Amino acid sequence: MTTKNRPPTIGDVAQRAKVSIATVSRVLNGKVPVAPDKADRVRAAIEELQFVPRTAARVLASRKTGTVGLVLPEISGAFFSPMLRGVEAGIRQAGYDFLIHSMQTTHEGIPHRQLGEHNTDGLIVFTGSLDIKELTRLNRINFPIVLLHQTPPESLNIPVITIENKSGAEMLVDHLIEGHGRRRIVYLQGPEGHEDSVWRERGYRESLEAHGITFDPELVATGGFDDEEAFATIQELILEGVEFDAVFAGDDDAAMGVMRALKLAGRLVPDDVSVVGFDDIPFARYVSPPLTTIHAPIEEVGREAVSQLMRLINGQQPEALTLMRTELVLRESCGCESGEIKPASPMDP
Amino acid sequence: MTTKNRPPTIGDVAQRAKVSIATVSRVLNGKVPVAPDKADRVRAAIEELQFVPRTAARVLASRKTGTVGLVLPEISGAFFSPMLRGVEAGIRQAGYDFLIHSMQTTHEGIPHRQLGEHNTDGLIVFTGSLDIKELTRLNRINFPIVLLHQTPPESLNIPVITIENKSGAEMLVDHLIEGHGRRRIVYLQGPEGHEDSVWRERGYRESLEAHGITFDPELVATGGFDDEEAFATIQELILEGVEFDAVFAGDDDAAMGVMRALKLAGRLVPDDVSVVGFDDIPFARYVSPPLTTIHAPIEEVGREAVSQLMRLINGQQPEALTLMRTELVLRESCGCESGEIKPASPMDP
DNA sequence: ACGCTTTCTGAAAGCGTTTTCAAAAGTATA
DNA sequence: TATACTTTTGAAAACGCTTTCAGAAAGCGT
Repeated sequence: MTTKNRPPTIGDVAQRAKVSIATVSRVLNGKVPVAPDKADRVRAAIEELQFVPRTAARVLASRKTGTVGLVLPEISGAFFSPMLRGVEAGIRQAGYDFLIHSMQTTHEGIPHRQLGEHNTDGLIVFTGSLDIKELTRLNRINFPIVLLHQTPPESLNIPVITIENKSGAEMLVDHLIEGHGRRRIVYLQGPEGHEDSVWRERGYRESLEAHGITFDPELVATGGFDDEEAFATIQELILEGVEFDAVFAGDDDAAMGVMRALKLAGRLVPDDVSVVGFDDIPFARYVSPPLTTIHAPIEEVGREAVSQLMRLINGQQPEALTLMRTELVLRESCGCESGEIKPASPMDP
Repeated sequence: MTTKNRPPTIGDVAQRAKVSIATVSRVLNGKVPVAPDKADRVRAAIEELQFVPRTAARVLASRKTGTVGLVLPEISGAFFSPMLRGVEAGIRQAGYDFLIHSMQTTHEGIPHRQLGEHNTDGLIVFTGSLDIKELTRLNRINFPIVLLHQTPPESLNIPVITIENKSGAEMLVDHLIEGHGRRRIVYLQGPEGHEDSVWRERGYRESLEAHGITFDPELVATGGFDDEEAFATIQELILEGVEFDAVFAGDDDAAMGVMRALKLAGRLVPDDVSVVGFDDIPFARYVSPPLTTIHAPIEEVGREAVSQLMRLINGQQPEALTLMRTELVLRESCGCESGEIKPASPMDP
């Protein structure tokens, strides 16, 4: 008996169980029946040897990676935690591994390995993280992909999971107008390439129009989905003397920056200016005043993305478009009153 | 010419460039010099064929996965976003892939593939996510691991990255006592097995002692690192008639729950009760009143963890213990005054 | 032009599984 | 008991790269 000190392989197990490696492989994968006595011997040998199959060898031989990739533009904000949570849970449940790439640091020089056909079985792609060219290439070779919060080019047939941005925005603006008589409502756009933002703006415009308010381009500015950027933008707006009585921030993070800028300028929220956000991140109800916003089922979007991706991977027909329901959450930053802080808004409707 | 329609392999490239596959491999990896003309031919062939090497094959042949794993107990709270961000950035910069596993869903039945020697080159393990047995096993085979916020058993020689929990807690409690004359300070423990919590409690006790205040077990309760749990605990404390004039919540998330419970009970913060947190998550300054807390360099902890792991992977001597500096951030929830909301507390000192 | 290094190169041997194929062993039917 | 299937099984061929080894080519001093 050679006392090689390297980790056991399937061959060692086979030898010990007195079967062929093919048989070991079969009990490992459980797809093909194996005689109970042999199967037991194999299992015992695996246990004794503490054998763990090498992933790489399996992947190479089976041409399946057992891995799902998530591609993000960046990891930041309160938004990503629930989303990751949803995706991770879904992937785990499906028995896959979870590889994550963020594009945030396009380090000079290091072009960094692409996630794609050769290292994953499918990709979940968040808006703004993969260019059309790569998307097209992957689609052409029929590689499973789902898009998050991004409509694909018409020519590509890629399932999309997103939320009701437009109607959410409409609810918000409707409420500002109808509930609080606001007329000059600033809209803060999200970051470039972030599709949520364009839908929200569309909802904003339609609501305006429905109430006979003419759209004023002066009232649309860029806020990013980021409190600092929103802060700066609102300061600038005030400096320029633009008049407004409400702000629809691109998302909740931006709304924070808006409120800070307003407070600094001595404008009272919601007395002088109503502020509303989007997403209903956990902290929205803790800020002062508590933020009126749209509840987005972020974690479920992640789960649903995995679910559709799995259909694709398993050759089933996926839903072309999954639109997750959003919901108006009235708190105080719009001008509504609320006796006390209510329990958390529903995460699992 | 056979028109096989499968993705090109290194052999196809070699054939096209009229060199051996060994040479292609060499230009791919760049470790061994190759004649410039051949190298150019190879690069051209790769480009034309759109060749991408199969990760699995490389891993199998080289016995290196090029992947780092992160093991977490769960993905939640405002804490994880910056941490993930730091880890991801570090791993990317080091040219590795990033596999993430969370233990949150120990789905019945699905024991789920372990992250370990066979699918990663090293592991970053967050407190509470791997049991001693597995840790010991991995350590015995000399597998690169760093621990986050958790001291390893003495027998194991595993590098640790953590933050100055104890001195941070001391600063906080010192301030509560010296700055605001508080004497009956509640301490809310974090979740079971979370080491940060025990250090914070130690700091709490030492500060008490240093000020001649006797420790009262009645004032220590469990709050989780979670606003709902903290909320419930504070409600209970009030119901039981426990008297206190300050609360040191386990972390900022818990502090939110504390403030909500207090508000609901009609206790004013900070007039009746001072509240302080720990971590300085981005929202800490936006809540009402703005939260006094300890700033923890979470993202840097993530980066540093990768950095130490890389030393281990590359056979260099790592730092046995990396203690990241924390800093007191005075806002209003303790009773301090602040004229206006200040810009973000420093994330990159 | 001749040895002696040094630098490049290709053939071939792995790396550790899965999977195909055909043979062996069982089972049910006649 | 023989025949025709149906299960189980093992041998061996992939899977697509890296790496070792030895030989070829090139550089260099004389």
